[in-house]
Amino acid sequence: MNTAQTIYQHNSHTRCSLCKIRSYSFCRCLNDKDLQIFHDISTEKKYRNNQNIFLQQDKSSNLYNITEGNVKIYQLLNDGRIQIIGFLYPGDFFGSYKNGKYNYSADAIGEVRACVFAQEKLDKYIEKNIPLAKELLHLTSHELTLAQDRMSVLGKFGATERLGKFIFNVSEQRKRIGWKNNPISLPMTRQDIADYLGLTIETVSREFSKLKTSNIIKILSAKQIFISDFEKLVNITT
Amino acid sequence: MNTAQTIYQHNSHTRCSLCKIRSYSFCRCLNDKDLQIFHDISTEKKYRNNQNIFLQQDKSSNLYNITEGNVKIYQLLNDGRIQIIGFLYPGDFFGSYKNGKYNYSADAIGEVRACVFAQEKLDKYIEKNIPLAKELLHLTSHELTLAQDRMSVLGKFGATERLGKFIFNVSEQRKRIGWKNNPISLPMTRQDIADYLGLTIETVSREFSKLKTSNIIKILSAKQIFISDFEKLVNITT
DNA sequence: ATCAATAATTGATACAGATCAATTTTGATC
DNA sequence: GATCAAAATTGATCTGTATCAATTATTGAT
Repeated sequence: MNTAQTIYQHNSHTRCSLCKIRSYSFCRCLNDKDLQIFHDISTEKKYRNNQNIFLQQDKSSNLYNITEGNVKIYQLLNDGRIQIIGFLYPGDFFGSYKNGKYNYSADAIGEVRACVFAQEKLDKYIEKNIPLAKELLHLTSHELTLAQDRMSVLGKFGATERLGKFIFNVSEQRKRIGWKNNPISLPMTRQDIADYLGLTIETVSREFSKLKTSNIIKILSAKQIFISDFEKLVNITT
Repeated sequence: MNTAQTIYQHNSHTRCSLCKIRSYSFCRCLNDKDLQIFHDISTEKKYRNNQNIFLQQDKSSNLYNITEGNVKIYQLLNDGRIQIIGFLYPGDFFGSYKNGKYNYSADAIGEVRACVFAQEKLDKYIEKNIPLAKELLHLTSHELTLAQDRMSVLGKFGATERLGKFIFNVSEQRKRIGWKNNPISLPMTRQDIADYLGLTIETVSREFSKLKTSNIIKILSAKQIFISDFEKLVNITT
């Protein structure tokens, strides 16, 4: 079922030290010596497009840190409805758990590489490394504020505001990890965007068209969006 | 403006050791000696009904732990719309770990008592107390899973499901802190419930009436709800 | 290059929940 | 207990988004 490929390297010391996204990742708080220990309690795995990384009902045991590609985390409701909790990018951390189970499922979007940690090993290691514990606390706390902001979007925003804010946020995220923030690529499908924003695919499509007609964005291709007018874009997000 | 009353006690050793909700609170991880230190870096404050505890735009500096009463945390959008992020109960922790601004505003619902910590003092103390750091990490992680669950409610649930789940959750929360879970008191107004569930007050009121007519609940008074049929209640929250 | 499958867009209609508008109920104060 | 303001309920209508349906674009396989 899970055919994720573990990546072995001849020199086990190189992976972490050569890692390009370390400065955006929670392991940035580690010094060289700690990084070596850290390296030894993790492995890097590779996932292909649409491959499942774990399911909500799986017994929780691993934590993941994306080094390459994108991941969607989502909850599947009883009747098949999907709520996408988040789209994750290189440097993002996922795998939160509750009562031994994951709180969501995770799928690769495109090709993905991720560092995988056994939960109990990381939890044990935290006891010896206070900066790491604090880093994880601040990171989780930050995730919580993002989740809270999303409540306002899902509870109070209209369709136009939701999509506008989504496009703006993706652009901001690109800036944060040092990529160009315009045009932006949207690796996920329109259906994924709809399931993320609490809308239907038709409404999302119509809102894209409206943004195009109002000259706020140019749709270079379905997955390549050029933002022509940042000011207007911000304005429609109230 | 903020007329919160600091509560002084003759014997400074008694507050924490006599605290009734400690076992539901993050300070449960402290031993007697640590509890004494902990006591010294916090004060207990009292707030009256509807009193503001802090505003989103305030410079963030304090963390709070409710010892008595209820608190609502909410985001106020530019045009006056409100999204209530959560209703908090005795033992719940709120504020922000990040320097700078709070991510939401907080108001007392009814009379409230809370332990107040300066953020930098707590952050410093964490370095000396790994169990506390781990407790806070697990607590924040748990908060995050609750926030993620709420995304599904706000993104995908209908009005009936939202109110049903809300009533059920309140009942569960009561059980968790050892109170009777039926009938339940709803200390917040209908408007608050609406702003929490992403609905209008009229829709919330109609849904209460529908639950009454379907013999799922009895409305003893606007703020006292008796759950007549837990099974049906769970069924409608699919 | 061609075809089939999948993804995205656009149009027509339906409906859940919002909005607007009265009542009715509750609870605090005298 | 009477009075009044605030909160909650109920009714009528409107509207934004979902749903249903068809068409067009895109992608991948041969």
